[in-house]
Parts: sequence; C-alpha cells; structure tokens
Amino acid sequence: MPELPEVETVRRGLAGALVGATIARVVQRRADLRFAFPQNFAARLAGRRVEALERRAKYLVAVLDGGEALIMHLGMSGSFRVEDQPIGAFHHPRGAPGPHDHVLFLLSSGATITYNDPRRFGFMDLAGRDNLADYRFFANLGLEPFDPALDGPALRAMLAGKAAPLKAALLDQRLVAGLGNIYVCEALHRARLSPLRAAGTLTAPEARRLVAEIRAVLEEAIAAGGSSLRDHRQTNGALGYFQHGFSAYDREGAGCANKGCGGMITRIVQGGRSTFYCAACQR
DNA sequence: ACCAGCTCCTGCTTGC
DNA sequence: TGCAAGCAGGAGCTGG
Repeated sequence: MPELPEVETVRRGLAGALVGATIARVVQRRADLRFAFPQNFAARLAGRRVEALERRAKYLVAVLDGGEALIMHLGMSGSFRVEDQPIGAFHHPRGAPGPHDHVLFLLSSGATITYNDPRRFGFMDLAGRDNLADYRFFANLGLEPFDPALDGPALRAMLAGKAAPLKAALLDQRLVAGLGNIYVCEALHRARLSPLRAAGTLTAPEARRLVAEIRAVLEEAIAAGGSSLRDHRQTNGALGYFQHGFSAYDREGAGCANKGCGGMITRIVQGGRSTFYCAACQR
C-alpha cells in the first residue's frame, strides 16, 4: 500500500477539491472495510465543512467543523479519485460506482470523491478533532520522518538496546511513523546499512546518515507522485513514477547502483516480508 | 515488555 | 492455455 509518499501524494491531490468544501452527502456502500464504520458514519459527515486535510504517518485526517475529524487509512490497496461530475445512475461518466467503490463523498461543489479499495484493508473512522493525539491509532505513533526532532542522536536513542534487525525497527510505526517495506529498503540501501544489523548497534555517524537518506528518499518519492506498483494512483488517476527510481526494492539480480560497489541486489525474507539489499556494500 | 506469526481480502504473477 | 499456488505497499491482535 501506500506508504508515506503515496499518502502525501493523495493528500495533495484531494486537498484542492476537499478543503473548504462542504460534504453534501456520503454514500457508504458496505457496513465495513477493515473495521466496521463508526455509528451513523454518513449522517455525521453530512453538512460538515472540511477545514483542513492533514496527514499523520500513513493516515489522512480531514478536520471538520462541528468538532470531529475524519480519519482515513488506505490499507494496502485503497485509492481516491476526484471527479467533477456528481455520481448518479445516469450522470456519472462511468454510469455508476464500480467494483470496490466503497465510499462516495458528494460535495456541494458538485465534485465527487470516491474511495476504492479492493482488499479492504483500509478503514475510515471519526474522532474528536481537538484531541487527535489521543486517538487510539495515533497515541502510539512515533516521530514523523520530517519532524525536526528526528535527527541522528534521536534515532540512535530510540534504537538503543534493540536486538531486532534494523529493517524491523524501521518498520515499527511506534519509532518512526510512515515508513513501509519499500522505503525502508531504499533508505537502508542508500545509507549502505544492512537490514540485518541489530538496530542497537548503529553508530552516531550511521544514524545521522540513515536519517538523511530516509528524508531524501521520501522527498524524491513525493516529488515523483509516489510509487505505483499495482494499486497506487494519484487522485486524478495518474500513476506515480518513483518506482523507476528504486535502487534496491524489487530489483533482485540487478547490479548495485551505489558508487564504487560492484555488488548485486539480493532478496531475502525478514519477518515474512521481502527485503532487497546489497550484501556487498550494506554493512 | 517484547516478538513472531496470524489475520483480514482481492487480484496479479509465476510456475508447472 | 489453464490452473493453483504464491505473493503484494499495512498493522492490529494473539499467544508464547
């Protein structure tokens, strides 16, 4: 699914249509996604004005007037599309909602925002807007990668004493929030750090390097509109293209692109998930 | 407190 | 060509 860059791309794509708009009606086409929708979900959104659209880790947060915020997570396969025409049986360009179109937001502007999610690992929820830090899925999240508080010493401190592999530690949303399998692989490759390293063994220079490469790869990916492997689309339907910028992820057998390294990218499995790295230069 | 493994679900890719 | 197995960007939860 969308990791931080994909969610940020979606946020930027939705913001133009959503921020300042009023939700005229919500069509909720099934009772649950990953979780059941909150009670009276559609009714609680009707008539609300969207004051801001924010991102926390891989979550989207639409701040509404009236005291609530709409929390949205795209899971593995969620996407939004924005269309200028209201969806109706005879008015929508495609005639009607398609397969896996689970939620439709009909805005008073006439635009329609549709949430599509084949695997249904995503979810939507409502929470009090004034105490979002206490929201159950936010309370344990770690630092945002772009939070100035995340620097080499801070990262090293949070990894101190951890025997878990570096790869697993970076996927742990309680430490740094927003990274997923792709960008962890990419950041470790760029920083020339082995995904197998015990997290607690990072030196100060290594931690500093890793923070810098995490930020660099996320920035580049956001600029490219995210990575489209299978499901990710920007809200206008366009593909992201950062997958062409991968140096390790999904490149098993390819030559290592790191300067001066003649190694090859290999695939291993950690915690049941693929890790791509160069054993020659990632130490 | 920590960690590995399981689980939710669909659909694309791979290999026989 | 057909079919089944394997695998996928997440992450909460369970049991050890």
